[in-house]
Amino acid sequence: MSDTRAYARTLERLKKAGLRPTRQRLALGKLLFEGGHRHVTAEQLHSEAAKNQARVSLATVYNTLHQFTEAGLMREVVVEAGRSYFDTNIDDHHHFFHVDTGELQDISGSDVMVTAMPSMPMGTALDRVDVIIRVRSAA
Amino acid sequence: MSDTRAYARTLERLKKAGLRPTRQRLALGKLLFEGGHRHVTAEQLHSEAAKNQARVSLATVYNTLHQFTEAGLMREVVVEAGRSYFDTNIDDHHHFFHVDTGELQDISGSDVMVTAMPSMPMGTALDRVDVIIRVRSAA
DNA sequence: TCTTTAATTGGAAAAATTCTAAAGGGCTTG
DNA sequence: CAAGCCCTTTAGAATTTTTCCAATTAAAGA
Repeated sequence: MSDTRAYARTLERLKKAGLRPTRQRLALGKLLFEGGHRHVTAEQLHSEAAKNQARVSLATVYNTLHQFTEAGLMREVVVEAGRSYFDTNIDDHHHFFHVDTGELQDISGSDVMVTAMPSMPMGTALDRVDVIIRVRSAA
Repeated sequence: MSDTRAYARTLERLKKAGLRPTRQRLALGKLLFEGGHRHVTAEQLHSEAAKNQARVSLATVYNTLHQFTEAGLMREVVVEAGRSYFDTNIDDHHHFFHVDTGELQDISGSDVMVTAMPSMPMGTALDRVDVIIRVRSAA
């Protein structure tokens, strides 16, 4: 896919989400939404941007990831103390988390079924159910 | 319950776990395991210890929480970017997480059922399944 | 195009956690 | 019960992760 077309797609995406198509967002969006789904940390995305000649500060990477998340373009997945992953897959799904390697792996929503949901606490409404299956390297 | 008995219980717990019963561990253990189950952050426990005339450095609180967790006396629960909770309830159970308040609330293991488990990725073994039900304040 | 207005950016600061090297304290052995 | 081994604690600094806010930049209207 040509660079121009990649940017055009990202541009479209940003417009739909009501986000200004700035240079930084276009660059990060291109990295995130090109090719298949991804699990990235802010730090990873930041250094990846640097490698691609895109000068973007780490703070902007955080801002952008949060804005994309708020706009429903991504999901935030928290599995480890002091580290957030951002997932470009926004379909209903869950995760394997490799305790030893820190890797995340998607589990299609249909492969996990949560039954017997308890009732919500008073005055609250359901936001989302996260299932994280922690695995470690077999002995 | 008398202080003496409280310490005796914690002492027993530490011995079983193979942890030296130091002054600091006894003080923190007493705070953690007295009364009902608790969800605490390192910072919370640290200031609580200070209020109870127990001089314990923040680094030691972190060390102790991790040691207790490794010894199976507690569980670490990660729900928010940049913050870890430690849970004194080690029974099979899951959590409600209040997105707005940051509060955690236990769900008994029998109230949530995860079925249709996918097979583990190659070369991995199951460690644990975490279910976090995110709720927000009702409109 | 120019101006106004509001969103965006990134350096700096804050918050959370870990590291380090020196001092302290349990526990075993003699 | 003293000596010594070695695990623990500690304070401070370093590191890592995340957020704040003043300067900048983009969008909209004239």
